[in-house]
Amino acid sequence: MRYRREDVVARALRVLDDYGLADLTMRRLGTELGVRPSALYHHFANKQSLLAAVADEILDRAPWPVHEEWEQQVALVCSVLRDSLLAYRDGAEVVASVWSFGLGASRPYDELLRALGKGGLGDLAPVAARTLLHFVYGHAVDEQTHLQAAAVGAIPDDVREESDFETGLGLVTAGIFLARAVRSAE
Amino acid sequence: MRYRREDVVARALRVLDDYGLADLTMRRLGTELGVRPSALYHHFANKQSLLAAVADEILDRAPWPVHEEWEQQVALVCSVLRDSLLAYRDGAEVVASVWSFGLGASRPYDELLRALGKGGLGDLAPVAARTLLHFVYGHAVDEQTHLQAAAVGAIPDDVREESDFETGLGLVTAGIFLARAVRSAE
DNA sequence: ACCTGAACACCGTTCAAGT
DNA sequence: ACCTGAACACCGTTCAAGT
Repeated sequence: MRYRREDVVARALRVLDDYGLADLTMRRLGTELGVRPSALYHHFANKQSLLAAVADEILDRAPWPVHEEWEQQVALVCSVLRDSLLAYRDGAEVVASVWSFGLGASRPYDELLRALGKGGLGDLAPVAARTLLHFVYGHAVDEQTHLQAAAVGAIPDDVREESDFETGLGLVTAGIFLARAVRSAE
Repeated sequence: MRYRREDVVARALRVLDDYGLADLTMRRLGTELGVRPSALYHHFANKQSLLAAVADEILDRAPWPVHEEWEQQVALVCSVLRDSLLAYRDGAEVVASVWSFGLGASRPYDELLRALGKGGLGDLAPVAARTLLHFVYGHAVDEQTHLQAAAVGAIPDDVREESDFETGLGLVTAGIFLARAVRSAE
């Protein structure tokens, strides 16, 4: 009945996926592990750190792409990220907030930065990367929220036809690719 | 000592701005009004409804622009929205989550939809509007979070040079304007 | 190193009852 | 219509003490 940090993270991710973020409490997780809530503070300084580890675990399991044309690499990273977020209940919200608070979840940013750097975006790369992340996180949180609301029946199961993710992503990447073309023409 | 719904909303907005979202609790708000927490449930069904009203109040106070070229109108709506979110502590998070949960805060979406419709975006308008909102909300939440963290001293007061909001917005709008041009050329 | 026991200072929400 | 009083079922976190 003794756990290591990684055991706790794995269990937390299961609780998240099974019951949602609202039910991922220190007390609930303790119960799930057969341990007092205070025991968790031996492994994590606080709940935020736990959530940061959960976010990183989600991202570590993602099949990050390689060896592509940089434009495709950018789009692929975004798609892989989205799929990873949607693979766990409330995954988008957890990862987005950990990243926003600067507590971790930096892998997607790094991936985008590399791809954009390869494309010669120069000092525009950081803004472009963050803009892409804002879109992906925002879209994924929205989609996951509505899926959840529809599942509970709180909302008329709207058939937002087959996800407009690719369309929206296309708009953002078009702007970025255009900026690069303009920049290299100067 | 008797309040109407709007009095409660106004006070809630003040508590939010003065102490932040984490301290905007039903109990705290009750104390602030000199009233038991249970009294608030006469005015609002639950805390989410209260927050929805607060979000709408923030947006109602915004100076929504009119009479511009549609491209400028789109950019202006985004800038006005951003300023409104940053005008109150944790304003971005409150408005973004209310909108995401479908409980209100729909004014910005309506404004963008109208401007984009004027521009002839056709059935691309809804995706474009949501994409813009994802950017604005994501960027504002980020900025507000980092401002807060820097104020508390939790983070090295990073001088993210004069906000890259306009640059990022430029990337997204460029993609949208390009899509419209391509579409009208077909 | 990892956990228990017990406490502290909170939450949102409900509901009968008051004026 | 608006509020009180009292309760229910929870939170995150700390800390001395155990093994």
